[in-house]
Order: sequence, then C-alpha cells, then structure tokens
Amino acid sequence: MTDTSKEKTTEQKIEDAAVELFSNKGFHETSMRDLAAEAGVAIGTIYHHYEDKNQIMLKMIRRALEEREKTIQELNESNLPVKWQLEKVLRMHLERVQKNETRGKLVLNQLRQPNKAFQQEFNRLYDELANYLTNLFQRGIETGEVTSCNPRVAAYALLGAVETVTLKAVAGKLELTEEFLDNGPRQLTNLLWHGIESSN
Amino acid sequence: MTDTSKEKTTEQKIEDAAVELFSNKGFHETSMRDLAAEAGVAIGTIYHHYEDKNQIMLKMIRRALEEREKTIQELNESNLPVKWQLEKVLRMHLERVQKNETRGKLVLNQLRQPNKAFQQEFNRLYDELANYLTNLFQRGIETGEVTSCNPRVAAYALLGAVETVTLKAVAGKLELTEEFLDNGPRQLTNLLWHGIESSN
Amino acid sequence: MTDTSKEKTTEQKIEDAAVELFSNKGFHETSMRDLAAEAGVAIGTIYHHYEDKNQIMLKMIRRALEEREKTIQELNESNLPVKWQLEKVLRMHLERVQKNETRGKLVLNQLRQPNKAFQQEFNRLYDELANYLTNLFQRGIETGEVTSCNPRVAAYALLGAVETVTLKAVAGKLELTEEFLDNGPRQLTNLLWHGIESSN
Amino acid sequence: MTDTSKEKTTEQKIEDAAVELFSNKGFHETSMRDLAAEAGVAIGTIYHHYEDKNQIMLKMIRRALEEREKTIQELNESNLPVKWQLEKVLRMHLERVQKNETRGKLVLNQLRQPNKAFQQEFNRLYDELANYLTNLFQRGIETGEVTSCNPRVAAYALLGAVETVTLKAVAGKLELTEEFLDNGPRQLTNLLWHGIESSN
DNA sequence: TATGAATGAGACTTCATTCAT
DNA sequence: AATGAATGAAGTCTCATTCAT
Repeated sequence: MTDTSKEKTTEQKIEDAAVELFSNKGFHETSMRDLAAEAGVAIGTIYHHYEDKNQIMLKMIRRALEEREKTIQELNESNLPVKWQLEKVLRMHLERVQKNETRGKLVLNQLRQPNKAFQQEFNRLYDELANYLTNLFQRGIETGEVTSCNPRVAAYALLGAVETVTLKAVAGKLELTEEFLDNGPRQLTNLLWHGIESSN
Repeated sequence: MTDTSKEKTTEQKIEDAAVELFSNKGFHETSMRDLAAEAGVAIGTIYHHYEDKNQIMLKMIRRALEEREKTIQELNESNLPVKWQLEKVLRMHLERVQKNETRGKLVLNQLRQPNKAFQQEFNRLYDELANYLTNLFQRGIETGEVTSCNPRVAAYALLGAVETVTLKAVAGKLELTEEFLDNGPRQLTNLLWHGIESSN
Repeated sequence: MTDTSKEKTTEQKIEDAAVELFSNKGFHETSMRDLAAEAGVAIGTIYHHYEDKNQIMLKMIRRALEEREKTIQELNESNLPVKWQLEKVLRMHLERVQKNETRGKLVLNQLRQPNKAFQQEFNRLYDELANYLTNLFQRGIETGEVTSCNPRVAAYALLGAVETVTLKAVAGKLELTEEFLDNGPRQLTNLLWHGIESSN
Repeated sequence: MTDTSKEKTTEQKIEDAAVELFSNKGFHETSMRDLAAEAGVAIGTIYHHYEDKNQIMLKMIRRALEEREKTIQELNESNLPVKWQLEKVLRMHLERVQKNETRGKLVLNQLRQPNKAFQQEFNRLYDELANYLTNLFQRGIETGEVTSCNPRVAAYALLGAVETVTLKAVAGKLELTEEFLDNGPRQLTNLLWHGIESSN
C-alpha cells in the first residue's frame, strides 16, 4: 500500500470525472450516478467529499478561476505598459486552456448560465477579471496609451472575444496550429490593439 | 366576444412565458408547471401546441435567429464596403436586443450549452452568422480593406465581443444610456475597426 | 348529397377504426386520438356516439357475441345429434372469423383480460357459450353419445382449443389453406370427437 | 439483526406484489404506485431493481416459462411414448399452477395480448412449447401412435384446451376437487387421447 | 472512509373527457 | 351533428440525497 504516486486519490478521481462530464454533457445532464460511474467510486463516497452536487461544480470553477486571479493580481501590481499586460493575460489564458482543455471548456460553458445557486460566486470571481481589465484600460486612457472609450465596454468586449475564440478552438471549429498557439497571443493582441483596419 | 385584439392567443401566452422564464431562470430550472402557471394555461394545453419541452426552446431560438438570418442574407448580397456592413450588423443586433431584451438574453444564454438535443440546430443557425462574417473579412482582406489575419478567428472574436457586451448590458452590468444605444454601433465599430490603440 | 351507399356513416367509420386498432394494438395502447385519426373524425364526434371509451369496446364485443348467441340459441332448441351440433358451432365460428378477421381477433384478445370494467358483461355473454356446450355434452352423456366426463371441463377445453387454433391462424402462425378453411370444421370435429389416438 | 430467514428480501417483496397485482388487476391497471404500496417499498426502490415496468412483467413471465422449458427439454430428449409424455406435460402444468396459482394466472392472462414490448420474448418462449408438442405429434404420426392430422394444429388445440381449463379453474369457474387435481391429468389425457366420443 | 440500497419529491408527458363554437 | 382547443388528474420515471453496514 505504499503510495507509488501512480494511483489517483479518491478526491482526484471524482474531480477528473466531474470536469470530464460537466464540460462535455453539461451540469444538469450529468447525474450523480454518471459521476460515480465515471470516477469508479460509489455514490456515497462522493458525498464524503462534497456537500452536494453544486459544491462539486463550485470547486471546479473556483480552482479554475483562482489560478487566474493570482496571475492577475500580480499583473495588476506591476506597472507594465497596458499593451504588454494585455498580451500576458492572453498568453496565460491560452496556456491554461491548452494545459487543461476540459476544465477550460467547463468554465467557459458556465459563463452564460443564469441564476444557478453557484452562479453568484462564479460571477463574483468573474467580475474580478472584468474589473482588472476595466482598470487597466482606464489607466491606459489616462496615460494616453489607449483610445478614448468606455473602458468597461472594452473590457467585456475583450473578454467575450477571447472566450469565444478559445471555446471554438477547443470545440474543434478552429484549426489551432502549433504556430497559432505560439504566436496567437501576440497576433490577437495586435488585432485587438490596432483593430482590423488595414494600415495600407 | 368582439375580438379587441387586446387578448393574447394561447400560443402567444405560452411563448411569452417561455421567453420570460427560460431567459431568467434557465431551461432546466423552469418546469412545465412553472411554464403553465406563468402562461396562465393548463399543462396539457402546452402539449397541445408543442411536442415537448425541447421544442419550445427550439422554436424560441429559431424565431430569434431566423430574423437575423434574413438580414444577413440581404447584406451578404449587397456589395457595401466591409466597415459599413459591420456597422449595419451591429446596429441590427443591438436593435433586436433592445426591442426584445428577454428573447435576446435567451439566445445569448444558449450559445455555450453543450450537447443538448436542440443544440445541433442552434449551432447550424449560429454558424451561418460566423460564416457570413468570415467571408466578409476574407473579401475585405482581398480588397485591402482589412488587415491580414485569420478571418475566421476575427469573426469569432467579433461575435464574442458583441455577445458579451450585449449580455452584460442586458444583465444590468453596463449602463447603456440612450446615447450609447444610439451611437453604440458606430462606436463599437470604430473600436473594433481601429483597435483600442490611441492614435495620438 | 344523395347517399350513394358508397360513403360510410360516421358511426361506421368509428366502429371500423375501433376494431382495427383495438385488435392490433390493444385497448390501452389505443388512444382516443388514434381512434379519431384512424376514423377520420374529430375526437368530439366520437363522444357524440359513445359515452366513453369503454362503451366502444363493449359495443364491439356485444356485436360479435350476439351474433354467435343467436345461432347458439337456435342450435340449442334444435335436437340435432351432439356431434352434428358440434360441427355446426365450429363451422359458424370459423366462418365468422374468416368474414371479419379483425373483429374475431378483437374478441379473442379480450378473453383473458382480468377485471376490466367491461369484462363483466363480456364474461356474461361468454358464459352463455360455455353453458350451451356444457349442456350439450351433458345431454350427450345422458344419451350415450358422449363418453363419461365432466361436461363443463370438456366445454372449456373445446372452447380453448378452438380459440387458440383460430387466433394462431389469424396471427399467421398457421397456414390456413383454402382447403383447411373448407374442411377444417369437420376435421377439427373429428379430432375432438375421436381424440388423437391412432385407430390403427 | 440475526437473519431468521423469515424476512423477505426487497426483490422478493416486489416480485410478490407484481404477481399478485398483475394477475388480478392486469398489467395496465396496476400503477407503479400500486405496486410500491403492495410491496411496501418506495417507488424509487422498484426502479433500483428493474429498469422499467415492462421488465418486471418480463421477469415474471421468464421465470414462469423457464421452469417449464427445462422440463420440456428433458422430456424431449427422453424417448417415452407420446401418450406418456402428454400425461407428464399435463401433470407438470397442473402442478405448477397449483403450487403458484397467481403466477400461473399471470402467464395465462398474457397469452393473448397483442403487440406489447415484452410480448415478443413471451412469444419466443411460448413457441418452444408449441414446437415441442408439434414435434411430439409429428413423431407420433410417424410411429403410428397418433392419428393422421396437422400436428401443429393439434398442438395449438391442446395448448388452448389446457390453458382455458386451467384458467377457468383458477378463476373459480370450475370446482377442482382434490380428486380432480390428482386424477385430472390422466383424465384429461384420456379425453384428448380418445376424444369425447363414447366407446359404447 | 467507502458502500450502494432505499427514499420520495418532483420532473415530463399522456390521455380520456369537456365544452364553446 | 361535428369540431378540436383546453383541461388536469394520473401515469412512468429520474435523481439528489440519506443511512445502516
């Protein structure tokens, strides 16, 4: 029984099953039975680790967002130029999704759900991202780096653009070549930064 | 019994209830009982008009998207400059949402749901939009109006940006003043067109 | 509008639909909607002709059995030899089923249903048949035409044998050649009469 | 908690309730609520043990017929004279019904139902019986034990006769004295074997 | 900690029946 | 007489959750 680091813990098995099923079938379409079967544990076991079904989702969301939160706080405290921060944020986002496609899909799927019990906390965490970007743009406007605009609108526009591109990529609607995944963040930054107008 | 055109048809009552509840509580969280109560009809009456619950959602989605499809086909056949078409599309979108906030919310909420029965048809309609924009940008690149970029990525980015801004506005996260709703499309077009870089 | 005797009356349409569906799908599996659709009339129309669904079945059953009852009463009052009466009854039965297969199936299907509302009356009518045969055999025993046996047991055995053969024939499990339908009654009578023992 | 072998298992409770209600009220007239109440368990519990309502009936049918199948296979492989096998089959049948009247009634009630989901498998099992008898008679004809006749017709006639007698007995229409139940099979065999003609 | 049988509220859906037209 | 939209009770089945082992 010496743990050889090969065997997953029960907790890990449940978490993996949840990410897999919630992101591919959806929260409601996944029953506790499905979850237990996918994880290879008994239903009762899941209830030893989570209070109820909502808490499972909540934990997945928290874990995914908290990682992002941390990076954002660091960036927020740096005084890097706006464009630079923007590229870093995009790069972080794409890397996260690349590293764990399924969890990324899970979070992105949740973004538009109304009114669920765990939606409140989810929105709280999500708003931090929006606030960070809003402030970033606000400061950019003040320093002249960014064109005059409603910074919150710009923030949501940016988030929406990135989310959608990512989701479609993960869903297989976009061929994300190696090259795109490497240069993508810079290209996307440029696109957003300079707009789609030809400079000719 | 003189029909004063004030009274809603049964079908209309059901439709209104569905839009109201699906967009505010979500599809799964809305039971047929809820729906019947909100519409002021018996449960059986709903089944007289719709085959099952999914078909109700499907009809709402179809109706919302088919209106958009028509406008897009017209634009597609016009030969207006890319930027102009872009502004027209945004204007159409905002007007639609303004005119029927709830239905707009309903559709936007559905964009990210995985795997439901009606998701297939929904995606088919949604892809037409994406294809239209992709072609628009592709032609723009060829005519030199648009900077060199992956036109499909740009299309999804644009869609995501607009969806998110709209959804947040409808959800009350953005104060959309009268002025914004009037000038919004032009401003948003400019933002997307020139990017957020200051021209100073 | 002069009735050209080609057009079925509404009542006839309903009756035909009922026989068709009840015998092929079963009573419970046939909804009033199915019935209305098959008959080509509105649901409400059916309720102008029948009090409720049970009454429709009841009427089918009554009609089928009353025809048989009449013949049996006549036979009962005749003083034909037992074997002769037996053959006549079998012939009548097979002819009836041949003439209206579906109605025959309907009745045979009902023979074994427990406890239904209309089962009571059905059984009353069915028992008349059993009683007739019981009396027939009883008299046969008294006159020495029939071997000593429990006449009621013999009656039920006969009924069961005939029903089952008929039902299987109608269901396609037996190839009932023209020849069998002609000579069947006599052969079956002989089989029952002399048993299956070889006379060699 | 010492299991005194007096307490029924949940499965057994459900099975007993199903046999009781299906045979007395009928399949359609028995709701899952009825079943749960009679068994003294929750509705959900039934679904823990059976996939759906049809599967419950199917299991009852299978159990009843599989016992019969086994005996028949043994007889089939024996080379006993036809008349002897016939008597043994009848004896087995009557004993089975005597031992578990209700289950017997259940099966007999199902014999005539059209088209239900579980009817297909039921018919498969039932046909084995018919085939066995058909072959038995066929061989009897070849060996000269049995009179020349369509052996399949004879098989169905026999089955029908026995079923109906049994069912009426169980339903209380026949007074089956101890004596009859003991000597019944021999008498019934004789009746079928020699026919009802008096040998005088 | 782990199990999985048991629970029962509540979901979706069907369907015989009514009634205004 | 004929229609069919409307009704709502009752049906089957699902599922998050509990609890004795």
